[in-house]
Amino acid sequence: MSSSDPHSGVRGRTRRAILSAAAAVLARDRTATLADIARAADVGRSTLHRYFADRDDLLRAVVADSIAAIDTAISDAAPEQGPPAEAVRRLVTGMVDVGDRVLFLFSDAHLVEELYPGSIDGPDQPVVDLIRRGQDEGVFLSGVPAEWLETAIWALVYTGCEGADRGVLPRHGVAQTVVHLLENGLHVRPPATD
Amino acid sequence: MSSSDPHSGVRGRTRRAILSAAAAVLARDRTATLADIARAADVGRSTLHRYFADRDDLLRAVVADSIAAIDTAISDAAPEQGPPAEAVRRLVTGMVDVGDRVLFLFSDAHLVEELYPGSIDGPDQPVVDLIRRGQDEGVFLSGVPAEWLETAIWALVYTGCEGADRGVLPRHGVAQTVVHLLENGLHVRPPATD
DNA sequence: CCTCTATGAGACACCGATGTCTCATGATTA
DNA sequence: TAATCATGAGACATCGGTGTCTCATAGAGG
Repeated sequence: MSSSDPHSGVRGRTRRAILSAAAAVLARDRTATLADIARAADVGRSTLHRYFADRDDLLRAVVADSIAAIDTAISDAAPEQGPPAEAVRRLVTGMVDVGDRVLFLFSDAHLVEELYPGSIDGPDQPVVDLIRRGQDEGVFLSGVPAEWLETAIWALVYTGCEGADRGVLPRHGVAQTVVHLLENGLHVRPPATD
Repeated sequence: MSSSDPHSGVRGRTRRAILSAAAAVLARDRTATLADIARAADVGRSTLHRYFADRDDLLRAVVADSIAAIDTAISDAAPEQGPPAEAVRRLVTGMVDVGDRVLFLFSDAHLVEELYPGSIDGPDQPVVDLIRRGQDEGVFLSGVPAEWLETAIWALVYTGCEGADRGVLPRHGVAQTVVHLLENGLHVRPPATD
């Protein structure tokens, strides 16, 4: 059983532990040693090498794992349904929930592109579509590339997660704060209509 | 003359070339080799070692240099003068002008803290004060820590610079785009009063 | 009891980055 | 011209991370 499926049973658990520890450690220090990661995952360095041939292999796996998690969060937010403003709220909330992965993926801007060239316009296409839809409906800022607006949204999500990580922001209010700043901007004003 | 002042003449120029190249290269790859940096600065690796004893020394110098550049940009923006909204505009514009330094310093969130512990609440205190002033005057979003709002502003500036770097945003309109998104948010609405 | 599996500890060689060194070459200055 | 300075090229040893290996152990399942 467990010998046929590498993602279930003991091996699956060890594998996930390594991936999780690697994401956490690498998000905070991209030059971390494989020994560091193994220690954080509470496994021997030998074991780490049994699961991932070399450093590149591990990196690739962690990136893929994080992309998958974020992809799921995007899908769950159903960005193509309902008013764009509400969809963005669902989206941001979902992204904050997988904040660890966001922190990791965005800790190195070129990491994804190097290991997964072309995946930039892949899983996050629904987000771009959502922004475009909002722009077409006249409720979102137009005259600015949707691709960049997406980047800006993610930057705010990242900043929110990092703020919670540093204790500057209360963890439970991160999504709300980010959404508020994103929707209304820095200025005090009556809220926009949905 | 030039032998007494290490920051003027030939030595000063070489030193600045190395610092500038190091910022540019390291912003895009923090694991870059000293040989990479020397090549980008168009100097020999020996020369680099003559100016900076070891890698840590160079890192420290680049961070200090970048902090100084940003500090100057902040001072030039005179954040304590005039209406907060206009001060923020000047500030963002000034930050975009030193975008290379911003890209470098923010490429590694923990770089500054490791090399210059405690400098986080140093040169950028005027920015926090500006935000607080805006909050006190009731024109800026309150109920959110000013420290985090500052981080969010810098994240948007960073994203704008990066967008220009990738060709997603036209380089000449970066500051304006960032200011607009920052002030008005994602939603289309009548502009707020200053 | 025996076997298979997963693991940790450690030894080992390899390689690339690093830091130090010397030497030769132009450029600048006295 | 002579002396000094800044530099590049390259040799060199060192160090640490990496990848591969073996061996001993513990647990699960037959």
